[in-house]
Amino acid sequence: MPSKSSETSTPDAPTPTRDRLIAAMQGALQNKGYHGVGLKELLEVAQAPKGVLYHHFPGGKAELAVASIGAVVSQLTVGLDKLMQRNADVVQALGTWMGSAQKALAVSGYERGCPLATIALESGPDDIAIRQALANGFAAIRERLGRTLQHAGIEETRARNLAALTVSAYEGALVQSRVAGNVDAMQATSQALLDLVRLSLPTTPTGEKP
Amino acid sequence: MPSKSSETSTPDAPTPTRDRLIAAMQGALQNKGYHGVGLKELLEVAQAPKGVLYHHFPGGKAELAVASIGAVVSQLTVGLDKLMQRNADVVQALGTWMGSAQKALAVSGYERGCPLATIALESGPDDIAIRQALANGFAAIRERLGRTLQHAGIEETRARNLAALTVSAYEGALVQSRVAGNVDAMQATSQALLDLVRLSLPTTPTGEKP
DNA sequence: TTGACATTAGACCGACCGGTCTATAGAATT
DNA sequence: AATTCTATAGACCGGTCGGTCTAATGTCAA
Repeated sequence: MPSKSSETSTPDAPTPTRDRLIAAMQGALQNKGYHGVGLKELLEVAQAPKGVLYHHFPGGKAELAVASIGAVVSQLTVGLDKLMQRNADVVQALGTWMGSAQKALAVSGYERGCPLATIALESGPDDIAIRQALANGFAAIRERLGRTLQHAGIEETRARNLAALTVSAYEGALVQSRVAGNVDAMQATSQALLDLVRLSLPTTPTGEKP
Repeated sequence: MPSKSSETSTPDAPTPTRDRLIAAMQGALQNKGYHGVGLKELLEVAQAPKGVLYHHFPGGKAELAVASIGAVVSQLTVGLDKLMQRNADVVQALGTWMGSAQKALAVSGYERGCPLATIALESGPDDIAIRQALANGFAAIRERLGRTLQHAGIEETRARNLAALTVSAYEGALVQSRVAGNVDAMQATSQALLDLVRLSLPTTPTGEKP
């Protein structure tokens, strides 16, 4: 499943409609959630008529959401991978991660959070595909983080737990900072989280406070 | 602002309509979120006609949501207080807290999460009252937890950070476990969290694993 | 009894919801 | 040129949305 849609004629289309739709849904999930956006608004943002949506996504809104979730997860994992291979120090890498999420939230005027969490909480038991995509996404991110922590010398089970805590902290902190309109909760959360990761590393790199 | 509504004639009404409405909204926020429920469903659950909603909550759906948020926060803080004064050991208390949330989620078939997080992510910049209520609520819970941790002998700033991390972990873990349909993420998260709290306590109570 | 007030009850409204359908335009193949 | 297939375009649909409005029904104090 390529992300660049079908390649006809020109190898790189200017901005394929399909991708614009996905981007619009992505943005909407961050701002208002799945049930909070209507197709009308979605299509306005994507500059596309209604027919094109059901052409690319016969399953309608829900299928578009699934595709958007996939795109988000892909972006997240790729970003994490890059970040990890750029920073040798895991603590520093995680700090950068939380920090950039913080900045992104603040820059958007405390509107754009994590698109995954929103639709995760809105989803019902009938939204099977959506939940599956989300579960897979979260698992992939946890697994990525866990492996990195393991490479840093942390025992497997503990690394997995830490990875889960990291993702949880990330999502939970975004929720709190979003409604508060400031980064206090995010800062405090990441501070505490980084402390734990530091303590969990086999060799303490620098300062050791009691 | 009493929680038992106005007292006319009989001191304790059987189940005041107002409270039934709040409870219905509370449940809906857990299951489907603010935009995911319609007034129709809300009123069916509460067994109330439409007029009664706008009588008790002239501000309509949004005002009912604010009231529900208040009720949830009240329940949460009271529960936390009880839990903390029942358990001398903070770690044990937090473990019980996470554990009971886990159980509640599982019992509901992985449908009922935290009502606060859902509407927090759905809310827009215009939902001022809702955001205010949520921000106050989260702050109150953090403050409660932070004080307890401080009483356990943790330095103030660190206690505040830990409290923020705890709330974040709680919310974030619920998100992940909900879509996964299992408690794995919650268990891992709380495991890692409790480890950190244990490490942060001045005197290590029991076993000390590297 | 009468009036005032709180509460319950639901008909009704315009706007918008997600989704279907037919028509057209453009590119690729023959 | 004729055909085929993909993609764009938007009119149209029944249903539901949140919200308003007018009655009816208690339930008190006079």
